[in-house]
Amino acid sequence: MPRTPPVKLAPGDESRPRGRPRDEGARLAILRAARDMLERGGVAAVTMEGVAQRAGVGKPTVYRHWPNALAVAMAALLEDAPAEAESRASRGALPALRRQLRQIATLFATPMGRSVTMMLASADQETELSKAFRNHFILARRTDGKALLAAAVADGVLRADFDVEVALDMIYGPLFYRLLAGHARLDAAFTDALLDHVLAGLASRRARVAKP
Amino acid sequence: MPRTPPVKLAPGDESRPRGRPRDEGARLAILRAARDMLERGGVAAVTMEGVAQRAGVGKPTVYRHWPNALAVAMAALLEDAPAEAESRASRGALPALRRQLRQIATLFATPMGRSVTMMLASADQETELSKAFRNHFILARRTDGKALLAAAVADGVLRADFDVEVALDMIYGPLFYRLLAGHARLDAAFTDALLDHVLAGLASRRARVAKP
Amino acid sequence: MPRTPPVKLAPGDESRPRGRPRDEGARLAILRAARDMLERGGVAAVTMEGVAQRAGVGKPTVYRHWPNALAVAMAALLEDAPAEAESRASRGALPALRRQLRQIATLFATPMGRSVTMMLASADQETELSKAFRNHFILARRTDGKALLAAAVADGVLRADFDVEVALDMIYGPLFYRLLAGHARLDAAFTDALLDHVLAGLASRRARVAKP
Amino acid sequence: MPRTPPVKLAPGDESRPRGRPRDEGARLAILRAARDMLERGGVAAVTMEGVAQRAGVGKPTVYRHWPNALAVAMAALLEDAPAEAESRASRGALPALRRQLRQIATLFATPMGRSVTMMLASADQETELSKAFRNHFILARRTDGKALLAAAVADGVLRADFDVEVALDMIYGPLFYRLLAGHARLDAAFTDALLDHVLAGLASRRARVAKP
DNA sequence: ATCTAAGCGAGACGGTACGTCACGTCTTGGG
DNA sequence: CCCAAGACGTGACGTACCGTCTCGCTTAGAT
Repeated sequence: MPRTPPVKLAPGDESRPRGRPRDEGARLAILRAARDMLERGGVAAVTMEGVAQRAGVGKPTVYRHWPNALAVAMAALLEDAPAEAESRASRGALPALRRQLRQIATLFATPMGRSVTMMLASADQETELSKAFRNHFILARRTDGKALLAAAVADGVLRADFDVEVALDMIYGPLFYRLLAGHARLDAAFTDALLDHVLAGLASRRARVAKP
Repeated sequence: MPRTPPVKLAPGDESRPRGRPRDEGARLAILRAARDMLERGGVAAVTMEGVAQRAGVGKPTVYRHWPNALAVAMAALLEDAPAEAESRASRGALPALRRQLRQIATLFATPMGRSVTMMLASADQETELSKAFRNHFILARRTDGKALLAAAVADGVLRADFDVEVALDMIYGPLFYRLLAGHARLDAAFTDALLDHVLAGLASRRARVAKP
Repeated sequence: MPRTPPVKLAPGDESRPRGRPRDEGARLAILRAARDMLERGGVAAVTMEGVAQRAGVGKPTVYRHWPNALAVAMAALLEDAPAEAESRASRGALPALRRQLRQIATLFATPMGRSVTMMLASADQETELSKAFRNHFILARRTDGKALLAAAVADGVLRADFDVEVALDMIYGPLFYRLLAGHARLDAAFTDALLDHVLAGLASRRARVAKP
Repeated sequence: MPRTPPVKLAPGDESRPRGRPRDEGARLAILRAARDMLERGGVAAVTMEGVAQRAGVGKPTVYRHWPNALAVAMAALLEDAPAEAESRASRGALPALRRQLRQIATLFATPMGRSVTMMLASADQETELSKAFRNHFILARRTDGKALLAAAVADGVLRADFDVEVALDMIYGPLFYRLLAGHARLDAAFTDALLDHVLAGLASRRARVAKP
């Protein structure tokens, strides 16, 4: 069974596959259909059968690209979200971080937030696609944040003797926590307060953390 | 169709229900079966059909008690977990908090941790049972933690001018975050480091936070 | 299990049953409900559960009176149909027979005709109630017809050397046949033609059979 | 959902159906299983679930071919019964008719007779399959009988001025009548007597009807 | 005036079958 | 060798009734 993942391989090993090549149009139609079904109904609504029919595609074609419905859903979200990095903007690293958190909160407050969470909770841990998905929706943001924290340290705004990984967990973890537990709102006011509290423990003795 | 959840209501409205009363034995058999199936196979293994058969019970009986398989699984975990509160032990509130976090990490590192997370992610938001489940597995612990933080403040170990809710989010959120993202281990070393970092921002000027 | 049929037994063995007597109102309510459900939906619509609910009666009460849904349906029809005998009217036996056939055809052309047929086909052969039902809807009419034929013979309108049972089968059988096969209409024109053909073979040499 | 019945349509509209063709083996296995279950237990024993299991076939496959259990049972009987026409044998049409009636009586006296009757009584009137069933078990025989009557008329054994349809009803109707009412045996002696009585009214003036 | 047996409504119980949905695999003809 | 279409065996879904049972409450004849 070829069952090749859609991940582009190195150009060198393109062994000139014989027969009819995959139809890129089919792949896009599938992803589009999955995206639609995600929006109504959430993850549970993304079924192989429904996707195939709505995409005007045979079921085996879907299976040729992805092994199950969850994978299709994840691929659809991956394809769809551009993941624009938060560049270190005009007034320093920490305001940029603040903006990023607000942005994540806005995204996660939508139904799509719950979908993403559910996919993360459901996904097989070690699949290539699962890793890509986690990377895209969690680690990429986290990596951005890491860079921003490092910049703040370099600027002398934060002290240097803390565990960056733990600090990042303190910053991003509460977002998922509120999403799962639903005990309080997930909005900009919260992310601002959160960031203030986190940074309070990290501030260098020379500097106070600026609030916007 | 009453389809009453087994949740005890207020004692005042006990209007002596008519007809044959529910069979407590059936209820327990169902929950036991669900618990067994949860341990192998996780949430996906808990099917109404399988539970009914394994419990030696008719399918409609299961539906009389819970509306779907997820609810049965949640009820099984709820019934099963004792939720022993972490009492404020001999040497102060913060060591107790530290112990609680380690305990949660131990629990969440098991397959059951992923099951709980998946249930939280999947659950309908406003069901009575969903709320009970979230309350049991998240808020109860959080409430304990809140009391411990308050005690630490009263002892003068922590300062008083921080947002308790946000602090609690910073403490418990990262646990779920690591569980979902899987970017790093979820063990005692982590929870210790986490607590240190959180408390670093909350310590009163008079006291240093004790590390074990 | 007493499970006494509602059939009145001989007065002599009335052993003065102890305890609360059966509620005649419940019995009537059940039959009324069954009658209603028969009219919509036919025999298949008469379910024990539905009857009990619609009659405002407990299921065991229904089972106390009749052993299954078919029995209830049959009892409902039995109770309901008065089975007025066709008396030998003014102008002789054969016109009376002709009227009876028309009347039967009218009844059987309704949905109730199919219900009766289906009950006859489904009924356990040897139940007391089944016999009563068959007797009521088939044999009673047949007995009337037998008397009318005998009268016609006595009048000299029909000859005497034929098998009455076979003749009766020839008269009534085709009604059910058309009902089952549906190959042609079941109306007065048909019953008239049918009777003419039957009587053609039975006419005495002296008399011609009168047509209306 | 095409849910096409297996009835062959006109050859012109064979638009070469796309997709995997129906598995003839599955169809036969289903019908065989249904036939087995009919023999024990009668119509009520033919359940979709049982048929599927016994045929080693998925339930949806059964539903793809037939919409309900009754239809499967009818199809099974249809497939199974050869419906050999009673040819006009050596000694004339009326002896052949007599033989046909005896044969039908023999068939109907078995449990299968009651099954057929019950199916006829239960069937939706206007389904394609219902019509085919009625045609096979009733009208085909009736058509044979019609030809035999016509032959007898041509031979001058019967007179020509009677209503053939009514005569046929008189011949076949009583069989179903006795089956439903159960008031008398359904055997060769009866069918012989019946035929004699019917033909007595139809005999031409020149000829007497021969008895075997 | 109780006692007590049976009927009453309600409704839960273990079952069986229903008819549907989606799964993941396969087998067609055609490009 | 891919494509669409769609049938296949599997298995779970949630529902409808089945016929039995256990409740607490009449009801009314027997004590």
